Amino acid sequence: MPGGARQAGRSVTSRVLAVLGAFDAEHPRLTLTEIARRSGMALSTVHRLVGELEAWQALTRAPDGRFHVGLRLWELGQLAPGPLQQVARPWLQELFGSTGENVHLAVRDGFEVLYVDKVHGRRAVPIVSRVGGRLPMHPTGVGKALLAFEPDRVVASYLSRPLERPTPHTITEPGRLARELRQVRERGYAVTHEEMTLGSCSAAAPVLVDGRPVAAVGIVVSSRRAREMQRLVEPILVVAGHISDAYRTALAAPQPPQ
Amino acid sequence: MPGGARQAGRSVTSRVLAVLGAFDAEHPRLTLTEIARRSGMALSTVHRLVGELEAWQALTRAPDGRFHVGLRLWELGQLAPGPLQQVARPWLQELFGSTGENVHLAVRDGFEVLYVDKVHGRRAVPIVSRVGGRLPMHPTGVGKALLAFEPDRVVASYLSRPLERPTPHTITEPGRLARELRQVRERGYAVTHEEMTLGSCSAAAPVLVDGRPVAAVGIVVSSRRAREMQRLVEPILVVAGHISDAYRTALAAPQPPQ
DNA sequence: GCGTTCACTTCCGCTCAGCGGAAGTGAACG
DNA sequence: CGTTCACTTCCGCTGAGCGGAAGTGAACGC
Repeated sequence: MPGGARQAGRSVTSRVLAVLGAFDAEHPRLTLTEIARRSGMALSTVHRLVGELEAWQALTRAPDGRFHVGLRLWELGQLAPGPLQQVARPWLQELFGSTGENVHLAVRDGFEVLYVDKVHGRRAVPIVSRVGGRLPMHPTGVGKALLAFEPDRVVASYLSRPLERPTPHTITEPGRLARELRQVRERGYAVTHEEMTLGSCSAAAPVLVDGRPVAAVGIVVSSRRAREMQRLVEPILVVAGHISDAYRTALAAPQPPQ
Repeated sequence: MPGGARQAGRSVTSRVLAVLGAFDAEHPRLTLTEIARRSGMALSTVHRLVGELEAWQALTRAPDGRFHVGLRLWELGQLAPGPLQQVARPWLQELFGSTGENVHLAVRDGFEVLYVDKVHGRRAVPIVSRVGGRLPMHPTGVGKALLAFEPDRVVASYLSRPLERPTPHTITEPGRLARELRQVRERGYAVTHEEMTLGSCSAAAPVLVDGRPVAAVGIVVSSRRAREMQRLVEPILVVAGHISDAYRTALAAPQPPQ
């Protein structure tokens, strides 16, 4: 019965997006059959959609036959973050230069941190953040720094959900985490001790604009060097303050005409 | 006549992509009506498509009612460039650190350079490249560095097309440009003198893998400081060589299992 | 307060673009 | 040579999609 068994009520747009959604950090390269399986669609449907996406360069087919996200989407994505990354980058560079440590910048998206930039050198580091990647808030320095300065209802909402436990050191009891967040707020910066990854500690400070946390700057170091963390706090705070100023200025600037 | 006047032979996928294609660096924020106009579709069609794209966070609606590219596309885009940016970034940092100049990395895409990374400080510089942006090859340092090492048929093809002339100094005569590219190839690096932007000069070197130019590293300085360019060439060449090695190593590494 | 303009937002009859099972193709393997 | 795998192509059927038209809400000027 050709033409039968149509999946009810599903738009083409949602299907196109499901194809794109099949790709993630764990699955950056996929065969047609894998895309079909991951998106839950018939192979021939996927074949049609992927053909058009490839023509537009949203997806690119490598010589081995696998598809990956194409440059066109990367270009388009560069329009997304607004001025934050641009204004923060030079300060991240300075923090990298003055501390010698790898530096990252994250924002809150829902109940996760989303890493929007990273300045790193050639030294191997125990850093699990990936630009464009997401991690939970409560075990990460930047996550704590962001969460601590959110309104109480956001914090309460976050604490009302089950908290995952990446390591045995992760703080998952709501009461204890709430106390931790209050301390972060009082101090102005956050630290973690093997809460996200065994062998890693971090320090982070929020980028505040009008008292609201719009981003956080963080540094991750190996636990073997945990005692060095205290010297990192001040430079992090200084840079976070500079980014706040620069971002506030950028937000207040007149929008480009169009 | 409801249901009439359907635009013939146009797929939904192509329409979705046309909506996304309406956004560019000059038009990063658009109203629904502007998207409709730029994509050449009826307002109600665009309304439907944009609704779904917004739900998926491919587009985000700002408080002023305008749409911009959403974080989800930015995240997806981070999967695109492969290892090049990752392996190059630390070396770009070093070049920035050792020269004090802003540094960018570009690849060839068709007959344009596409900027894939940039390391910049707080000093204002006459640099027109934007990460995710495109420029013509012949008036840019990185463009020349890339083009000079392409096979002859690519060079011939590039030279057979009309060459734009951003400044009076731009080399647009095919013969003259061909000679310039031969010199670039012999020297191993490229320079420009106010060919892309009045007031700006650049130096750039290709990142070669198996003799093929996979990227180029460049620095742009103000023409007032053009005499300093000669001191920049050696560090650029060194870094380009390091990136070549690192990228070759990354390409040769076993692919992550999936 | 009223009329006008602008930017959507909703509605719905009509139809063709899209679906997906089935058949076909090509490459690799034993 | 047969089997398996990963597509690629085909085509009858139908409901998702189209877009003009109508409706809504906000802003503005008189």
